[in-house]
Amino acid sequence: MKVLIADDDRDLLELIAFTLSQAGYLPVKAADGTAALTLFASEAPDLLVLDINMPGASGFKVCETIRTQSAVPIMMLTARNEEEDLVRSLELGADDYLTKPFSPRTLLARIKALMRRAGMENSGPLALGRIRLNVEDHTVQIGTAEAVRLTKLELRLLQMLLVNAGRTVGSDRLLVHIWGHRNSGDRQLLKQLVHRLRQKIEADPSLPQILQTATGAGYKLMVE
Amino acid sequence: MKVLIADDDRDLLELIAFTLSQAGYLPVKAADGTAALTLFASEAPDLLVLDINMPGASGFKVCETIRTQSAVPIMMLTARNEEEDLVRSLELGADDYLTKPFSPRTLLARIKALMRRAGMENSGPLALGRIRLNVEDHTVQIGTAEAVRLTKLELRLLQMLLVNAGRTVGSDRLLVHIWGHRNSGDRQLLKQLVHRLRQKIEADPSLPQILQTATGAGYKLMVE
DNA sequence: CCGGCCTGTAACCAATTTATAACCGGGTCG
DNA sequence: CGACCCGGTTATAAATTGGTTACAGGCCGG
Repeated sequence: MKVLIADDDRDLLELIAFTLSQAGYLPVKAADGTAALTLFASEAPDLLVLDINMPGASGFKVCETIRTQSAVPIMMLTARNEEEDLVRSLELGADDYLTKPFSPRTLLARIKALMRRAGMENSGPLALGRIRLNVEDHTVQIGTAEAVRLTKLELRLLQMLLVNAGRTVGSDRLLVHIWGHRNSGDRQLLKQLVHRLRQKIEADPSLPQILQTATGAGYKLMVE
Repeated sequence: MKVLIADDDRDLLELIAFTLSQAGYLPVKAADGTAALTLFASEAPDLLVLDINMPGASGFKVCETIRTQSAVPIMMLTARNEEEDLVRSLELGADDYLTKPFSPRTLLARIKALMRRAGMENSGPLALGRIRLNVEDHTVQIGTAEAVRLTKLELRLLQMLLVNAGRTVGSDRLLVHIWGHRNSGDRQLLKQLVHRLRQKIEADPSLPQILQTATGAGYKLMVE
């Protein structure tokens, strides 16, 4: 589940991203409304968290624009506990709202509720093409082959690639998502992880058909 | 028996959940009305305990919504001992109500009464495949073998796995369900409990056929 | 008070997982 | 060409995990 977060308060942005990341979501960060709009187009997130007060385009504006093209669940954040904001948010098509300050716990609960309401229950196997990923018990099944067990890190890698299937995911983003903050020079780890994952999911690991490398950029999962 | 509890008072929520858990029920917790509705859809509980005063959707609202789709027994909780609440609750289709404060004992008695009234007599053992679990007298029977006595903790573990039979239950979830909040480093306890349970229910405890481990993820109960 | 069971704690081992390092080959660029 | 970067591969060390055994304290009934 990919979540786009837009907030100009950098600290809060990082906090929310970290919280969601810990909970197994894939956060995508936007520092202002304009970035949010472009990232929405390029990343196709499953849910949006929008601050109302932002430079560039306000949360209202972003919400309004996106609602013309998508029914994706939107949660608004506001520092002011004003009836006006609430009403306007819901008028513009937001699904829920939260007033600052709020606890990460609360945010998580509300986001989960939104996901469920939108029928995005993710407990079942996450499938795409011939790949069926079962997050619950850490297994993948490729085509009709037998299910393969994945380690925690392999799971995170494949999950990240699966959510961004067909798009190249940068090495830096993978590093951050899988290991959290880390010495960015540590591409060695990623190299190995990719290698090990390929051993498990590729028919011929020396000629990857599924997990392909975008030289100098990152990796991508091929779609059929 | 799965019971959905909705209350925004976190302490009370935990207290009720604990009480029910001790009595052999499986509590599902919701912190507000919205969560209650989504959890009702995803968890399919056998009974609901709803606080009337909640943010999001009130207990009234939740009750009304659920009654349009299900005849599940509903018990309402209210802090105000007002005739108005009582009448309105019953009008909306609630089956019973309780005014705060109440003793856990009372709540339990009323819930049992509700269950009975709804013809959900639970005296029969909870069975799945060759496993027959009798919650009341803490025994399991595997196939035609003799019934084995379980300790309180073993019972909770098996119950949790039984309800989620066939699906992997994460170690964290098990820890929380069995011991309540606990040092997350305490996987040792789970290790032992699993070991002890396996000694009791597996034909060959060194080659588990029933209680299998999903390495790195948790444990699962195999379905035939 | 004693002996049993239940629970928590520790230690050990084997297997798996993750981290670190080195080597190889292709491609690029001065 | 030769230094260099990049990704793939192999090898090995370190850390983690799960299963097992052993044992001590608590609780309870006799």
